[in-house]
Amino acid sequence: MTDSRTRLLDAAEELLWARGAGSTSPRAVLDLSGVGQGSLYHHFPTKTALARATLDRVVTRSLERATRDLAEPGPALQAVIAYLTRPRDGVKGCKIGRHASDHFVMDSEDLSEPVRRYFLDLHTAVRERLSSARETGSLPRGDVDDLADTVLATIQGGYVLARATGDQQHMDRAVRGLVSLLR
Amino acid sequence: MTDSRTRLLDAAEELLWARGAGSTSPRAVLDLSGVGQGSLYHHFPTKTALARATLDRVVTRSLERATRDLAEPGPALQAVIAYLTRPRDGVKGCKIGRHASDHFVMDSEDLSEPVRRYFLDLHTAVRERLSSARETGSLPRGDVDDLADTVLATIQGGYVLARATGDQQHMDRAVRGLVSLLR
DNA sequence: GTCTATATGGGGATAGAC
DNA sequence: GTCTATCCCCATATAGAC
Repeated sequence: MTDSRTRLLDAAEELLWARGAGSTSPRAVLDLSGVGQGSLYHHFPTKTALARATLDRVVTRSLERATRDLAEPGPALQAVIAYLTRPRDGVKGCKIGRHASDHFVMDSEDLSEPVRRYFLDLHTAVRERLSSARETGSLPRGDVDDLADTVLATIQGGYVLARATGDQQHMDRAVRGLVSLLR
Repeated sequence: MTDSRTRLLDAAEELLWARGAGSTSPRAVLDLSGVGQGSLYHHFPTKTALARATLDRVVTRSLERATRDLAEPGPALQAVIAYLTRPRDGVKGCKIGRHASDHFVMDSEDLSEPVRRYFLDLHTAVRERLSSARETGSLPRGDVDDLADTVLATIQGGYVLARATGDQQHMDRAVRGLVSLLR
């Protein structure tokens, strides 16, 4: 059986994704993980400490996956488009971006740090690849720093639209629209 | 002096914007509005009723402003770009989009309805104007339904990036990148 | 319509035994 | 390391007087 610490992190990740950090009670994490009260406070002294460990794990994994996707061999613009069009469940939302409007996360220096780092690192990774595309002349127009944020914003905004309307279509359309402009 | 009901709505709007509905207590609304406990529950039977009235008011105002901006005389693409580049405080976030990740709002049929309506109506308004641009040949490429969501997603994603990084620049860049592709 | 007083439940821990 | 018991505070109202 998995150890308590890991089961706590797995449960917390699930709940932070579904309800956000502010609205997730330690009790809910206990119930979902099947771990006892004493264990939680043994491994994580506070709710904030648990949230921080959970965010660190998800940010690390997400950045690894994104940088891997963006480093795919082949034409640079093609790699960016592949990253952009990767299947995403818009209605469930972004495991990291959703915290941007959670005051429990953003009002804490400790908790907002991994969120900020995620987007800054992602911006750099996308911009690098767009720069390569620019060099080979395959990128239509616009500053690569600007376009990197347009790519990230389309994904994050796609999540917002899909969640707000309850309809994945709006995220798919947003991405398709940007791809048609990029090609 | 303004009547209690209006002062309650003004205070609630401010707090829902800054902290979201789930994290805003009736008590906080009382304190900010300066109104007494009895008054709140006289005008609004529950926290949900107060949130609904607040959302309705902000959605109505926002849609009025957006449709007015999008209906500006002159070239259609120019009106869409003007709407896209209108000054927005990214770090404060979108008064409506922020609720897409608030489970108190989205788990309630009553509260999610105005949020959904906002984005659906906005989508229609942007698409209409993009269709006009397409007819005059000023729109480069891509399906207008797709591009309408790309426009909305760039704005909403811009808010997410600005809040997550604490830096307005990321929102400005995202918008500028899209504008450079649209022209 | 507005006030103060009171009630109930859950959130976020702490204590101390095993 | 893990368990059960307990604690205090605040969120969300409800009651009834003025």
